[in-house]
Formats: sequence, structure tokens, C-alpha cells
Amino acid sequence: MVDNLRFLVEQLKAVSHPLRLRVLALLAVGEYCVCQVAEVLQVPQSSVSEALKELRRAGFVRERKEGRWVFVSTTPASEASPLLQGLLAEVAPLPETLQDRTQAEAVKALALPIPCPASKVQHG
Amino acid sequence: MVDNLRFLVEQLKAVSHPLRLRVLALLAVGEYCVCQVAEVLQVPQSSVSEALKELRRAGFVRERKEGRWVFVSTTPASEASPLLQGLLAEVAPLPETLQDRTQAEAVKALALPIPCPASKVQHG
DNA sequence: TCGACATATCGAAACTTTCCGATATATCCA
DNA sequence: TGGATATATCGGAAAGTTTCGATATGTCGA
Repeated sequence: MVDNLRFLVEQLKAVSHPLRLRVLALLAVGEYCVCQVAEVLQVPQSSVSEALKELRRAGFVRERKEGRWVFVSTTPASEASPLLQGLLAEVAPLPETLQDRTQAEAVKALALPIPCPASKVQHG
Repeated sequence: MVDNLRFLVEQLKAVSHPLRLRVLALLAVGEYCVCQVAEVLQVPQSSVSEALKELRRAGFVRERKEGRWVFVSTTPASEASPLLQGLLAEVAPLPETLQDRTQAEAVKALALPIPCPASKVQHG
């Protein structure tokens, strides 16, 4: 149950934005670090950082810090608001949300094992 | 199924606004004419008119013209998008969405038979 | 300590939205 | 037709949002 109107409005504002919704769609697929999100969605890193700030404020995403990387993911279903659950259901099956180019490219971007710098550094 | 990201963003924008969400909450209760909405929510009639324009664009409300009155209601459940259905479920039980004053007053506003000018004119 | 790299914050121009009084349009009834 | 009333649209000032390069902060390994 939502406890007040203003918070619901803030949640809705957080996702009524193309980039933020695309980020949410990507995170519906799995956990990524910030630089992967920027790479897949082809937007400046600062834009991703600001988008994530809003999504965090609204309680839609979680962060896990690991060394110099920040891994982001959607809040677990058990803790997600009904709004978030509904959005994820609508947005997750839309590869078009990921890229503004062709659908084919978007699917490719999703299917690829997006290289995270962290993975290259494991054995240092 | 949503057919594109941009339309979903437009839908979300339409409701990420305090007045528009309050209008939706009121319409979850039933059908009202525009001037009743303005009266209950205590906002200028032009503001209600613009709010309804947005909600209509997003497919959230329907209008029924009857003489000089326009009666508005939420789109029937059978045609409502999943987003609208979810929103109505969250927003309908919130009397606080109706007025910014006290909850008591809000409930009162809801409970009262809000006088519509149309009803006073029936027998002419 | 340094250089490299991941991320956050700042700054400021461009753009969009919000708000509401004034005014236009539409409908009714006499 | 004219006056009353319901609704829509306009105008435009104020406030808010978006965007992204530049820069700051933090973390690592050497």
C-alpha cells in the first residue's frame, strides 16, 4: 500500500523518462556495472549516473559496491512496490527499450556477454 | 503488451503529476462532470480541463458529452492498460489524494453527494 | 606515491512543464 | 436573440528538467 500521494508521484516521475526506463529495462535482465550500462545504452557515463540516482531515490534499484565498480540491479521482487513490479513486467520483454537503433542490434546487445572491466581483472 | 517505449513514457508522464493523479483517484470512485471535479479538488476549472486533456491523451479517461456538461470517467477495466489498472488499484483507496487538507475533509468530500448542476436542472 | 580507471557531481544552456487569469466557444433556455 | 453556465484554449511568466562536458572523488595495483 502506498502511504502518500507525493511519493507515488515521485516514483512515477522517476520512470517517466526514456533513459531511465531503458536503464530499468536493462536491469530487468540482470545485474550490470555502471560502465556496462553506459556502453550498452550508448549514452555518456554522467547521464547514466544521474539516471541511476533518480531510480535509487524512487527505490527501484539497488547498488552493490565492489572495489571501484558499482553493480546495479532492480530491487528484489519481494521488496518491490506494486508499481515497480508492474513496470518490470511491461518493460522487460521490450528489446526496443535498450537502443534507439534497430531491434536487431538491440537484441544483439542483450544477447552478448557484455564485457565488464571487473571480469578482466579477476586474476590481476 | 505495450508497443513502444515512447508511449509508455507518455503514459507515465501523464500521471506523474499531483493534480492529474488526484483527478484519477476521484474518477476511480465514479463518473463526474468537469465542474464537480474542480469543485471537489478545489482547483481552477482551467487546470482541471488541462489535466483531463493529458489523461485523455494517455488513454486513461473517457468523456461523455451531455448537453453543456462533459462527464468523465476512467476507461473501462476491459480496455485499460495494465499500467492504468495498477494505478487505479493503488490510488483508489487513498482519500488523501483528493484534498491536500485533512483526511477527514477528504473523506467528507468523497462521501457527500457532490451536487452536479445537471441534476438540478433535470425537470427544468 | 603515481597513473589508470570507475563513478559522482557540477555548471549552465536549452528545453519543457506548470499555473492560472483572461478570453473564446458551445449549449441551454426563455 | 441574449444571458447564464460549462468547458476549452490561449498567453506567457515562473519554475523545473534534461543534457553532457569538465572536473572531482575514490579505488586499485605497482
